[in-house]
Amino acid sequence: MKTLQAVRGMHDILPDDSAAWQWLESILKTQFEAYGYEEIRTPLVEQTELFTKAMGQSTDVIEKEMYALQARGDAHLSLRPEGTAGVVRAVLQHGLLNPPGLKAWYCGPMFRYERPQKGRQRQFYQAGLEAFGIEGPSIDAELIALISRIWRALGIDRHVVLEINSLGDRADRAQYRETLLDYLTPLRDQLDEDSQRRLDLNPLRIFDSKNATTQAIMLDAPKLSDALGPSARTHFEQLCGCLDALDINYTINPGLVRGLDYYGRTVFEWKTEQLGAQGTICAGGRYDELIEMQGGRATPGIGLAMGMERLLELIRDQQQGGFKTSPDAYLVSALAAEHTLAIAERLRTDGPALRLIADLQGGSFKAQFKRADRSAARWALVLGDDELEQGTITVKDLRGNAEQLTLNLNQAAEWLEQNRPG
RNA sequence: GUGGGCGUAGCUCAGGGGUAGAGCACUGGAUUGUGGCUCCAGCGGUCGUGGGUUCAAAUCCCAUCGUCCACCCCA
Repeated sequence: MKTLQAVRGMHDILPDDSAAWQWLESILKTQFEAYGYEEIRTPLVEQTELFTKAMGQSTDVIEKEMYALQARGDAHLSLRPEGTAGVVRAVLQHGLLNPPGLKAWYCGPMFRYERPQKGRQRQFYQAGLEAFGIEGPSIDAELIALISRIWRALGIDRHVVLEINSLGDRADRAQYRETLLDYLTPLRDQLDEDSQRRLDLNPLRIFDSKNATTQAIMLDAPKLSDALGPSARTHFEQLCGCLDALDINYTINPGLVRGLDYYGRTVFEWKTEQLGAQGTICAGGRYDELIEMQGGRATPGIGLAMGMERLLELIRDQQQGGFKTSPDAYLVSALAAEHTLAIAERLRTDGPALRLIADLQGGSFKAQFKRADRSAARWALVLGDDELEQGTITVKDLRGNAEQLTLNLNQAAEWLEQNRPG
């Protein structure tokens, strides 16, 4: 019989990997909540219109990468390609912006129909933060400080750099767009093919081009930073001041733009050299107009998202394994199943914190001990006719040279708990 | 969507028209109540899938699926 495979670009997280995931998730959750963010979980499926309105019709994510569903009835549904739109929808639907301050975090799978490559899959996990209702740059700085703290907790701060920029307000961008077009249109023929296409769609993105000639042209292009209005400029300068005061390293990248249309003012991105072409591990920015666009009362917002798989790949390079937790004890038994199970349950009741595996595969002691060893358990607990008769259990140290000892069953769980490693 | 590399045992890979291989892992034994080290034996693959060429295809050709890398895009 032919066995089926997972669909393209969607990967299983196997037991050997899940310990690292849990470790990462627990660090993120701890830090998010330490800063007052609360978890929000929204559906994987939303009305397609939510994403097209929020993210911009002409962005690639909308144009080419959405997973549209063939749903019953005439509803147009899509798998979510990012987290912010759904969070904003939920927040408005449930009136959570009244009063208008809210800090939320999320973590879950996102879907984009792209060609898979290193650091890019069709189903991937993002963890993200959204903070609503704070207009000043202090929240921008706090968010950046929080993420910097996370990099330190994960042990990857040496391998990531922070870039920031300001996209200005909507009017600034519209005006700058014209200025940029005036500069680029006469040079159109010298741009690479992709950038010529972007000239019509989203000229700001031409700054992202990897083509050498295009880059040279963009070097002399008018700068967005010169087009900022006084209000956006002050916001950005204050943010830089906060970051300096917090001793956070950053570089201002005037070419840093976002792929989603809802961003304005502050944008930022952490990159690494270690992951090949997909080097961005966390990115975000302000979306002060998004809530109003979605039909809510005008409320400033800022958010970011990080790619979990990319983070894990970075972490894997730093720490070799070490995430797995091993069981405390592995029960080896020659007794009938009802006795084995009864004694295992007894130990679990007496020692609620114990991690105990009972060997239910059976077979010779040799085979059971082999599995006990493979389980990485600290102790093997041995049950045979002698132990059953005397109401005892034999404890063998699998990770050291301690003498094998016999414990009364009444005290066994307590002894094991007290002698747990770590 | 474009270009290139790769799919052979659970894993890592060798083999490139003529009987399907190695190491590790796994199972059993040496050791009938004791794992790890050693030794011995064994299990395990319609060579990704479907077509084609050939007396003969894992091997050559075509298609397709998957995977990896880059472009693009982005977390």
